[in-house]
Amino acid sequence: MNMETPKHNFLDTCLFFNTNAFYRQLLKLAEVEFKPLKLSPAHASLLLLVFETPGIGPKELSRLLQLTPSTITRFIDSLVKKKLVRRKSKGKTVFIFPTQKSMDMQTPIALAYKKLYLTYSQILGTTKAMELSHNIATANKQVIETISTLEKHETQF
Amino acid sequence: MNMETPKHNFLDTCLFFNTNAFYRQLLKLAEVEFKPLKLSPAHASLLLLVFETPGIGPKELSRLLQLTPSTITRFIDSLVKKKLVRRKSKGKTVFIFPTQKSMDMQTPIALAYKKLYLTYSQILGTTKAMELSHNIATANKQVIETISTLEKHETQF
DNA sequence: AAATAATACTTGTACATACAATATAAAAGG
DNA sequence: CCTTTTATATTGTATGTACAAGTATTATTT
Repeated sequence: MNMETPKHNFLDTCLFFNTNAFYRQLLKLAEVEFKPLKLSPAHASLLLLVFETPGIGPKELSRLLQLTPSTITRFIDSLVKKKLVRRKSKGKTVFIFPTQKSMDMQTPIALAYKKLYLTYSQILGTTKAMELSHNIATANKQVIETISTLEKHETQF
Repeated sequence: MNMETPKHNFLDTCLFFNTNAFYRQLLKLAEVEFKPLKLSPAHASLLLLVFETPGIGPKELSRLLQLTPSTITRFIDSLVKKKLVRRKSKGKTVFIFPTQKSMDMQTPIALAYKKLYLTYSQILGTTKAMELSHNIATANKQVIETISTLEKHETQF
């Protein structure tokens, strides 16, 4: 008999903690799909954006992926090393292009994303999964809005 | 006039992506509160568990924080170095105790957590924040359940 | 046109986190 | 009691991500 009391700690109700924990679980699911491609999910999503808009720049990637420019640089470095993208600079701006090698992977990558979607849709139910995703995205926008407002005011001194 | 079309990409609807992005925003909010204490939010939550149960072991911390044992070891290493916890081993098991230094920080840490809670409650609305946290926690449990089932079956060969 | 500011990207560094491998101790089976 | 298995914790190593500082280029002001 399992007498474990549902030891309720402050973490259970903490949005920050729950989000972090949930993210790491989803990461596991994602890694299952992307491992055969030898890509991390994050790198894969950058690649998809590059396929969508060849010549896209780091700044735009940063905006779309909601990652800092330095992180984008690191991702691109890594993808360049694997010969999956090419950098082309013109003055201070940089353009990122897919290579033949990565274009050959375009379909498998899209498929892995779709499989990930199907996986968590099956676990959570399609509707619930969509709702949750939407609610999280909305909350995210609210937080971003707040933070950027704070930053603006801070800068005034 | 801002003519930017709401360039809708596949990321907007991806639960994994949204969760990751949201987590990183919440992390920023959390860091604001914990920075004055020179603690990361993750280390702080480990400390709170140690206050709650002095002598708690890494395995239990791993379970409660949903982090791998190796990560727990690393956290403890770091807290030991800062003289915020003490390790006491008995055979193969390890017990973690707070130090005077960390006990002096107990109230400030709890307060930082509460302030974080208030911050995001204010941004999202108390009810919405609670609901979201709950929905994420529930989804998380479902994913964990699925993954652990998969692992069990895998191991049978 | 020279000086200054703003922009775009990169680099150095640091932290959270995980996996695989290892060490050690405890438990179970013969 | 010895051997094998299992459980616990740590270490080596790698990745994702960020911040602060640096570099180089373009824009603005004087």
